[in-house]
Amino acid sequence: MKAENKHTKIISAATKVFAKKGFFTARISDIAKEAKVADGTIYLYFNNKYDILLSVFEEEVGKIVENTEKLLSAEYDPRKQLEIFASQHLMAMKKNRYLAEVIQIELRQTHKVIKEYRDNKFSKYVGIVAVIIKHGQKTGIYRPDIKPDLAKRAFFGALDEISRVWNASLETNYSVEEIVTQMLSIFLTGIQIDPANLPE
Amino acid sequence: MKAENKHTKIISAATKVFAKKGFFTARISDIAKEAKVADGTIYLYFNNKYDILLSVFEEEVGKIVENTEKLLSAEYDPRKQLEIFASQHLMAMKKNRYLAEVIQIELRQTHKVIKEYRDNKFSKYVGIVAVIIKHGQKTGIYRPDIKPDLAKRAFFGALDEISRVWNASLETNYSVEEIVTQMLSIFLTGIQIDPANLPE
Amino acid sequence: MKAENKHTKIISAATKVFAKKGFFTARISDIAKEAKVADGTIYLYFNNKYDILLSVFEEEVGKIVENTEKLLSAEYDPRKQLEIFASQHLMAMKKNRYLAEVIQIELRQTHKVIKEYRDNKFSKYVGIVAVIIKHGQKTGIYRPDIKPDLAKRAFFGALDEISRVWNASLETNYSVEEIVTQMLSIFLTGIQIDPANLPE
Amino acid sequence: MKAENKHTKIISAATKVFAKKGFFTARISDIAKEAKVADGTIYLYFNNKYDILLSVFEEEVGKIVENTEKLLSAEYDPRKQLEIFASQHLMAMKKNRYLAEVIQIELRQTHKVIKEYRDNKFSKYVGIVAVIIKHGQKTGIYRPDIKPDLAKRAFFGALDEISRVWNASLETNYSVEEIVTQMLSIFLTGIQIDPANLPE
DNA sequence: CATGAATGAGCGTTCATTCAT
DNA sequence: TATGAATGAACGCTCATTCAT
Repeated sequence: MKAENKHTKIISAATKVFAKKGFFTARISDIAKEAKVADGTIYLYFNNKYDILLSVFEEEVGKIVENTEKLLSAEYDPRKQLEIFASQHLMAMKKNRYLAEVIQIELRQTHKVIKEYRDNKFSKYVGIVAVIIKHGQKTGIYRPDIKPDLAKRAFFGALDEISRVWNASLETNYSVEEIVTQMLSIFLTGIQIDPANLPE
Repeated sequence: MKAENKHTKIISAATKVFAKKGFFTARISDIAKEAKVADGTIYLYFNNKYDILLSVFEEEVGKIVENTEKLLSAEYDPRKQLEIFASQHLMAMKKNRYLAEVIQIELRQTHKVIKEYRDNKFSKYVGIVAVIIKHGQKTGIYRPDIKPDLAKRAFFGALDEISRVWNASLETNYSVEEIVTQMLSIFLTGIQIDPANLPE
Repeated sequence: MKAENKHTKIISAATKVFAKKGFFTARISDIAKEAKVADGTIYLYFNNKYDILLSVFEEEVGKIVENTEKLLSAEYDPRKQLEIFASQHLMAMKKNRYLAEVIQIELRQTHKVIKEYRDNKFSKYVGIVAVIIKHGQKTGIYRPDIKPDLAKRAFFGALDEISRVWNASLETNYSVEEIVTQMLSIFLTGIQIDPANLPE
Repeated sequence: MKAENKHTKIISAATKVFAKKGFFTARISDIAKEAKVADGTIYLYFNNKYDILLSVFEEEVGKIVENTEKLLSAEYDPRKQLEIFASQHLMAMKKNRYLAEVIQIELRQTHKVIKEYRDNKFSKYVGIVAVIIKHGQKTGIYRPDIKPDLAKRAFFGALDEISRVWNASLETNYSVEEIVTQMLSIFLTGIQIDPANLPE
């Protein structure tokens, strides 16, 4: 219980500090201060600085993936599925803005450790979109000429960039619903076989 | 002329090294070695490490913006304009993969200096897309309910994510033309008023 | 009794760990693990890390000195006395190789605390040899021109170096008896007044 | 020239500091201060702390070995050879008391790196004594029942212990000549075939 | 007495920046 | 201009020691 608390405290402190200062600029002592523990305490729970970052992903991103997949499995309509993915992603990003920053900033790092993680776990997350699209193509709802590999990048990249700026500045004050509506009104129209014939 | 050469040599060496190792992991001595100059020489041309990064953007991104704007001003059709932006962006990313990495990776850094730059110059580049969309809405080609601020992020984010993976892995072997075609077939359909009535 | 046990357990665990890793490289947690007690428990019996080392000497070396002096007091012949010292020393070193390593390695440490100990207790041990030699000179068995202060160092140094390598490598497989025989055949011949006239 | 100077300055500063404080207690900043250079400068000449220690041996001990071997090759008499070894060793120890301390203290360290060095280079030095003894046995001067492997340890250990105390305290004020005379009067008598028949 | 989680001072090492040549 | 040796501030990590339980 005590240990659980401390582990969690450090994770969320690290998320906050990484988001604010970036991985390389963040000092271990910053995280320790934020978590209100001694510097050394951090090393009772994590092997090193990278391990903290990885743990942030492993735990926090893991939750999002899990959650999203559960919701998707209960929905058959590929249009609804795309909506679920978009709203889940944006809601998660909005809920924990620090985590959003960390994902968006650090995931781009070229560091070996991070790269490996990104290639394994994160592309699985983005892959969900490809699965949805293929499903929609089989169902005859999405255009067969759409390349799922490209479309998944386009859809995820769009969401990602929107939430990036969302957090960085206050330029846009759109709600999650507004964004989802706009995104789907563009993408669904764009990838559906014949919008005119499909009820909505 | 000699100095011009050295300045340029350092810029492209830095682009290469930043792309390979990331800004924080890159050492000044790495850049110096790559540029075949002494460490100290770099400080005759740049104030500090951040200044090098900024100069990379200033000069290299500057060229892209300039180029893109010139091409856009010669084209009235907002659909063609969107195509121009997409292909220009992707071509630039393909031409200089190192620069692409630098933009994609470092632009996310939360460093104060970088943030300022990003907020000033880079959002101007992304802003081009908003201008195109607004132009399309005035012309009656693009749907008036589309929010240019969101759509510009979506469009740019899609392009950016595609070219990110493009560089990182060899997962996708799509050509610039294929990508542009797919992107426009989705986005144009998505934001046009009535695709069926529009000639192409 | 329970406490006695624990004190002893820690002492012998420390002897083992110090021998294996050296004083500075050894961690308190290593000793604790070896002694199967908690880290904190060690501080119930010892003031600090140095105190453990000192206690190792105090107790273990103390036994050797005591033992040797008892045996020596029962023997009058200075030649036999030298033999007793040599065989006692080598046997002790062979019996507890860990202790041997600790004495040989750590005794050389220049740490203030250790130095003080060394200068007090250990030189007393080496001093036994000088006493033997002086006794032999008074008895008319050892050459009067031999300087006991030098000879004691030479004799002890020889024994020490032999047992050092003995422990470190397996270069020499000589038995204690062989070594004592060789040592005495050299030293006794070297310091006796006239070997030819002395019975053996 | 400049670099040579700095390398040498650091080596001798390190020798001094290691002798005073011991390898583990010595801080890099101590060495830097003693050498009147910045901490970082040390790393322009050495890879790490151990490398400094190794270099001290490599360079300083190397000189002694070289010197001793040169003198020995010019002398055929095994008795004179033993004298040369003893006086060379003691003179070197007296000349650079810091180096003497370092050799005596650090050589006992159980550290992997040091152990490797010790096993390679240092036993070669001690091996010189064995070579001398074997040579004396072949020549019919030294007793054939003497084990060179044991005798070399005894001789070196005796010298080593004498010079150890010599440096540590001021207990003995014997000159190099006195010590060599005493040592040889004991050892030569002890290992010679028949002292009575040998002129000297 | 015993525990082991928590502490935080301390140090080896790196690297952006300077400056004498 | 150009060099690259020298600088020293900064930081990740370790581990002896403490203390609440």
